[in-house]
Amino acid sequence: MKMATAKEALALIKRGSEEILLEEELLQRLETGKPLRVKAGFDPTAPDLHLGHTVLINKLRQFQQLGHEVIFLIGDFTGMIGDPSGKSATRKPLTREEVLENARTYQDQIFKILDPERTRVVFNSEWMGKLSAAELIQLAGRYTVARMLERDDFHKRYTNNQPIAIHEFLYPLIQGYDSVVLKADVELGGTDQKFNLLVGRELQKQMGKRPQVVLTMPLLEGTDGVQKMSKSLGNYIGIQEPPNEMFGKLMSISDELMWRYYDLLSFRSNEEIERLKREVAEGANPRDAKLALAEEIVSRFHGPSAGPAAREEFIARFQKGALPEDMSLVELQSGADGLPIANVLRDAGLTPSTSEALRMIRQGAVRIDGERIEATDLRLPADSDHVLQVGKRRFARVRIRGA
RNA sequence: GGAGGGAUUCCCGAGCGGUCAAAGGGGGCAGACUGUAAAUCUGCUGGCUCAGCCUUCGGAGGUUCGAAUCCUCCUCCCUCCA
Repeated sequence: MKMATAKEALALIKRGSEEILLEEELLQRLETGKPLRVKAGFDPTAPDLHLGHTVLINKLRQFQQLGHEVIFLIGDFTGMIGDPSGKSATRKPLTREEVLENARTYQDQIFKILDPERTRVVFNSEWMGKLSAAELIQLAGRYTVARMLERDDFHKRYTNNQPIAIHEFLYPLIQGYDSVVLKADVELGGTDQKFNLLVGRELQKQMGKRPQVVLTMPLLEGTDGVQKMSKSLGNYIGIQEPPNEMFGKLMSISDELMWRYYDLLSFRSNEEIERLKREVAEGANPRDAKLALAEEIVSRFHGPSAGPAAREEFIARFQKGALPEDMSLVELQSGADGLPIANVLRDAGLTPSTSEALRMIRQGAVRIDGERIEATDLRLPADSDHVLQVGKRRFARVRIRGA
């Protein structure tokens, strides 16, 4: 990539970001022309990255393209202590092997976006594991309870009389200490990380280091368009999901959300996105813009030909009503009198239970070989093949074998 | 250390001896409408060999013909006092 001037670089970095503290400092450092150390921390437990995580990773990629060094920090030490958000119960500690395994999975996933040559993967157990109790106490002495309670979620919990465990206060401190050890120039995080990132800046100052610049990125809303994307809310699009599924989920987001996704996920230039917005405002079908977005994202994670293929499949299936090509085939064993339909639906994985299967039938959601069925007591005869469908998206090919 | 309050189906939250598989809301799923949109409307939302049966209301016992509801012990959480 061509050398950008510091101003150009700053403009690029600013795009899509929520806040930069302090922007002037970042500009100054960019002007030195030296590669910056850009740090971002990740939890060691959830190697299932979704598009929400990639907002941040995309930004890291941009830094790399500008010639800077990315430090991908896996918080294995912090992860062993427990969860900082407090809601969930203390998680069981991960073993060394699990951490390494997760780290490998991370790398498989992030290197679809990041350049491995310019990425340093580190674990904070590396230095935290060596820290003595005395040193930890000293670290804890650098912050006051009042300062800690400035953090929004701590503050809320405190005023609502909800418990806050002591070790939760250590979490921001350790994260900040990581920045000290790594001599980070910039740390990236979601807007919910702002407090923690600023603790890092503060600690660096206190310890006589140059304080890091803090860059926050907005949190991406999930497919529901309201809450932030997360696995536990079930509103996520995982980057390892099969192409067709990923494509389908992207197509089902609202038009409004689509633009949000364009802003935060697309690699298209601002001009191009503006042009699309203008065209839709002038009457173009937003669906076509959504198709283009879905194609771009699918190609990013599944290879250049995967996007167009998923698009074709999508159009064939939903606009022309064709059956999907990659239906799973399930073979079931039956007696001479065949199998009840509800059991077949369950065993083919189309419904979680026979009760649910019966409900689906009553609601008119079940088709056999394209024909909607109503009878809940239907049996599929032995030695027959069928295409079963539940709702619009669940399909399976089933073969009933006689005894 | 003392005194109270609480734990209900995926989540929140009613129920306070039978009519409770358990109100209401959220979420989810399905149908209609569409651009597989979104919004809206309607229905469903423990399991099974499904017009019947079985298992659920923090855990273990007990009272009763019958318990989510009453009693005992235990676990966890919250509030107030010290």
